[in-house]
Amino acid sequence: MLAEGEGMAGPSLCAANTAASPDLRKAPGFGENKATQCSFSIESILGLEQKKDGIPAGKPYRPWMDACSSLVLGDDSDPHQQIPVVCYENPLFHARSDPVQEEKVFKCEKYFSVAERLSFKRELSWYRGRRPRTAFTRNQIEVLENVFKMNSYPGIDIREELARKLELDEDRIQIWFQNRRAKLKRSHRESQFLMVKNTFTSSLLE
Amino acid sequence: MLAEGEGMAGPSLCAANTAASPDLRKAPGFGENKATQCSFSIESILGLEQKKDGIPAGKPYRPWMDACSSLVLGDDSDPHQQIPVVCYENPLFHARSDPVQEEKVFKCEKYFSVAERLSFKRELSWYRGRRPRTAFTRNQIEVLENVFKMNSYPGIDIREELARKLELDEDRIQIWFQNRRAKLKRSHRESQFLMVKNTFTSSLLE
DNA sequence: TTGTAATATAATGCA
DNA sequence: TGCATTATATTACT
Repeated sequence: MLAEGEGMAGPSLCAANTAASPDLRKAPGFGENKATQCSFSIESILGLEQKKDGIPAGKPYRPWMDACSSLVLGDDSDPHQQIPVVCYENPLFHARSDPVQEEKVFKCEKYFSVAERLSFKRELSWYRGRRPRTAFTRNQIEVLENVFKMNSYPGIDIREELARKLELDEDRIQIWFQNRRAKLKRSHRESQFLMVKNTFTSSLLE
Repeated sequence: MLAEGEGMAGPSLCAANTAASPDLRKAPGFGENKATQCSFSIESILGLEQKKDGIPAGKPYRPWMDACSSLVLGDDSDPHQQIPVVCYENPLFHARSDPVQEEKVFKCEKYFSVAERLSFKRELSWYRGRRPRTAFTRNQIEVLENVFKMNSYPGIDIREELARKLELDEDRIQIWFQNRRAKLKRSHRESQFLMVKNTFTSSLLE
């Protein structure tokens, strides 16, 4: 039933990047003394001017949701339904501009059990439309690893070929290689760190 | 990410593979060593070529490396020295710190495919040092987004002002707007694609 | 809990 | 500048 998409990879929208910034509110008064030379002032922008209706800017392409999305979204009369809706817009700035929503979400948090929250979270991610995690077979992994050993940057041609042979989307393969490279890098960083540390400590022992 | 777009065939990828230019840099003033070589040498790919008149063969400007470069990279004028040091993340360079291995690499030169050479190139810029990813604060993003809504092509003056107010490099801001425009475009493309597709499928159901 | 697929986006290089 | 591609940081699922 779930029509698997053809060529496109549809990420984008809806950033979850917020956790990256440790210090919010760091920048102090932005709205002080500003002689602006432009047609608009940064203060006015910062002064929380009205939302410009916020074009949703387009939903991400989620072919794997095609069959169910409208069904699921309309189906649920649960009051929390609105949560995911909010999340279709960029939390980084739409969420803030609606204190009421924010408040509501916050209140919800303390009245629900961990399990319930977890379930919400899951639903949320469904609404948001994360691609179901692909489970590679052992064989697929093996082939990919072998190719990776020889070439960690396979071009589109190789990826297509792999896709055909392994019966996977080319997209999955691309992502796999991306993650694989990241993993390699991570492990090298770690061993390097260990080496340096060992050198350091042993030099201390002399 | 991938986002191959609706093109699907991704011809540009292939193009990129074949269009690999021997010259990695275009830093102003470094164009003189056009060695008129028909193809790239591994040396040039690896950045090992001799420099003329003491000018670095065209190093990208990497101010963020200043603090550590001498420590981590060693003297830039000895390319053989800088390589192993940065191998903390690069598998290829472990091998290359060994002269014997290196020799082998040179011998293999003619056997490298374009794709492989490209990959070297990538590794090169990698060990040369990529700017650490900037993590914008929530506030910074908010401001940037607001400005973007009004003007997605801010001129240098606005960018400078933003830079001052947000305590960011003007460069970062420039890049941010570039990426933001790309994101907008992408989302437009995607929603358009979705629309077309939906129209198509619903017309099938009649 | 860990490993990793998926996502979002900052940075890079070329045309 | 756009564009394609990459690295990187993070999220979330099994």
